[in-house]
Amino acid sequence: MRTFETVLAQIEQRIAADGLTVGDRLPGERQLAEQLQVSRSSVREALRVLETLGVVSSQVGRGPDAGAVLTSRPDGTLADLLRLNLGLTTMSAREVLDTRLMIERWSAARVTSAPAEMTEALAAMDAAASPEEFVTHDIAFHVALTDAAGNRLLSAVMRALRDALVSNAVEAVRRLGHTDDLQADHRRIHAAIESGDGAEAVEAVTAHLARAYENVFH
Amino acid sequence: MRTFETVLAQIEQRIAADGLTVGDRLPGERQLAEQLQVSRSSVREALRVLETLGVVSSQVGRGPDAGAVLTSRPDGTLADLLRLNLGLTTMSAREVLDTRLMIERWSAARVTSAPAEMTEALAAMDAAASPEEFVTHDIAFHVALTDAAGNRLLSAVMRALRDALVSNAVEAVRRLGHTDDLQADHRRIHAAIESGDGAEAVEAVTAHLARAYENVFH
DNA sequence: AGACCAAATATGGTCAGACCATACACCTAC
DNA sequence: GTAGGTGTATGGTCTGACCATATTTGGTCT
Repeated sequence: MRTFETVLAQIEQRIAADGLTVGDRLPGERQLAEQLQVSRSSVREALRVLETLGVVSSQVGRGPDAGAVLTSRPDGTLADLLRLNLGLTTMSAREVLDTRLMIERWSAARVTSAPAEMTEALAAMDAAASPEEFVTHDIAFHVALTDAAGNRLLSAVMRALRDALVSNAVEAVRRLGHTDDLQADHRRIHAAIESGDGAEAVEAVTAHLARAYENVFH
Repeated sequence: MRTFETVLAQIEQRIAADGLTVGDRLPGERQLAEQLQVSRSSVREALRVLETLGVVSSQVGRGPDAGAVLTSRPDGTLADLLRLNLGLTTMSAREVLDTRLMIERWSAARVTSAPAEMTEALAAMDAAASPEEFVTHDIAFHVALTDAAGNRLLSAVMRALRDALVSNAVEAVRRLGHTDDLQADHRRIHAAIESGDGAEAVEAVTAHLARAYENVFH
């Protein structure tokens, strides 16, 4: 096993053992190297891997207290990874939409009260001045719905899709020219969830995404 | 921008420009460093990132022709990433099963003929001598079903879950003591797909996984 | 006493050069 | 022609150095 891999394992183990959470800092590179009895190069390669994985993030300067800070970022990295592994090209719009429909139907059936993020996103969409702004809050609305369902795995996938969803949706909204129908859908979804009517919520989500399919594929 | 990040970009660009594909090799670390006018350390950090992303893989020795070889490996890396980002602990069995049920129902509804991998896995399960062996082919059966549905994103997620699924299932099979019921389920799923009966296939998958829920949560 | 600015310091980022174990290529001996 | 030894380039690791940056410190002026 290569040295930096053992360093990786020891850092992971240390994070778990010390109960470090987001915002906490690891020792500096030099200090880590001395503690683990390896060279700084090996520590750096391990940190680079952790950074790629979205676990830590390094900043220069940063006074004499510490180094890499624990981050939580299941978004960008996952998206990068999916993009790279799925043939280096963009995922097809149909793959993204199918996956999204599946996750959102599942979520809608399980969420029994709308989280604050959903309500806020709804208001933000009303106030939006541009398609970009509208769509940003649109997707936030749907991500919030998924988060509320409490499956972290599905939340991670949904967040990974965010960028792809936004670019698809912006184009569709531009073509559509207005957002009235979409907002009506959103209010219907929101109301169904608030009233705890799972079946109606699933139906509302399905209808909403059926509209999305139409807009994207026509 | 840090040096290794520009190296990263240049390597990616080079891969695209030269049309390199799986199996092709990059220049050696020293040669790359000289070509890009950076130190070998920076090249190594970039390669480490690419390795983490599952794009390349390095081997020592390997004669005087070249270094990192282009790989395609959507599995392990994604699983690592999900594990690390989902709180550094193992995902809950319920999250895994829920996700799996969702993906497999979706797939069963769309696949209209069983791929060779499914048929082979079925035979391999009959011949299996241990729970581990049985479960390995069991999961292969389900992964093959998902692959056949043609959504690369869902395939990637399913593969990422493979390890977790295997360990869950091995335990369950041990407790059960036999695999007759499971194989009957598999044959029902296989037959439904071969006959192109989507609704029956979904039903068969649902029944099969309901059994899995029982075994895991009781 | 308080506000402000400059030097000291520690950090991550990068570099250069060295050594090791390994795996392939080549060449020799049979 | 084959078997075995040797050479060589590779990735992996280490050491030690320098740089730019950001925080800390300590002094200076008000």
